Amino acid sequence: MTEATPGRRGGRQLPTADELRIWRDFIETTAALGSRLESRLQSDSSLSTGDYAVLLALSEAEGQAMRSSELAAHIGWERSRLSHHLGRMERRGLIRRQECATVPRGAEVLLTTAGAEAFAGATFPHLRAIRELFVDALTPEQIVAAGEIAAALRTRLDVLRGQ
Amino acid sequence: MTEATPGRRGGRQLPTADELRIWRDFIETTAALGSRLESRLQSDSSLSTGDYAVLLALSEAEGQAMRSSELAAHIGWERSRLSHHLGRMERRGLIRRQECATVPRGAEVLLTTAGAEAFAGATFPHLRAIRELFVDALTPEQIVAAGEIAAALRTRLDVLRGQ
DNA sequence: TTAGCATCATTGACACGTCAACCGGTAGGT
DNA sequence: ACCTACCGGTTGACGTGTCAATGATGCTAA
Repeated sequence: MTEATPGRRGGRQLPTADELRIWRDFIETTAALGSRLESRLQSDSSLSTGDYAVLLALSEAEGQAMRSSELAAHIGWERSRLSHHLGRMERRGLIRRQECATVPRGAEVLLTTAGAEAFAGATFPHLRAIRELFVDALTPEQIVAAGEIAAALRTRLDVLRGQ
Repeated sequence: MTEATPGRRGGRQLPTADELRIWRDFIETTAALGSRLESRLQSDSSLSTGDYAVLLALSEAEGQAMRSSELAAHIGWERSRLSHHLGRMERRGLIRRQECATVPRGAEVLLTTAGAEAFAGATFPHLRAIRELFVDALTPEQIVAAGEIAAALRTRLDVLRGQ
């Protein structure tokens, strides 16, 4: 197996033209899918996917409240991103923040009634949009394959963490 | 085939728990893949993927120049987004804008020398990152499947255009 | 002729994300 | 006691994206 017969996949530096075309289709289409879901959620409920992730986590939490850094870890956000987002959500009355009784320096994030209502109203249309735009677009085999592809990509991202 | 044996996929309103788990893995992982590529490109070349898309299109254009709305159509952006982005790229000296000689009201976008150099320096590391993070993460069969999944999702997005 | 009307592009307001700096408080080592 | 280092959280600056409104200019029909 030499350079002239590139059967070993590590022997190449760059993607082939076919691989590159698939890469572009894949990354652009998944990005477009994400923004379509975003805009469906927005028009159905005036929430962003970020709002939805926060409200989902708080809804499932005991007491419908979480410490800020727990919440950040739970939804996989940086603390700074969460802090900015909570500021915007607090202005819209979806959540409240108060000092944490148990942990010094801790901030407790509370779901408000308005936030719970907004989340309840958003859930059904959001799940329906996921079905229409993702589940119904693919065969059952493709859905399984999508899961495997996501797992493989995630593994690779973790292996090359920090690069 | 009844509600109790849901073989017809249109008979359901909402995704199953398995479908939902795959959806989340898929959309979050592809988003993370996109941001990793973005940050690799940024540290390798001080360009964003938006910059790269603009510079790629201009590099391949005759005379390394395009009309603004042609460029927007070519890379699939809204004109307003492109206008904002070109403003930032112009401040950094990557492109220039001038009135178009042939089309009234048209703006011609020109690649500058600095822009061409930045693009040339970014290409190799960017393609290498695509290989490392996407091509090398998947088996050849998975790459084909990814292409088919992207095509199916794109078709669905087009069918439901505007929703 | 001129009153609309579409088209090309820009602008402003705002939401969102990252990065780096910062603040206040606790804990450890000397 | 004091210095330092970390930890939880916030803030500011800036790049990026969308939407709606605004010029600026040509086309068309009363």
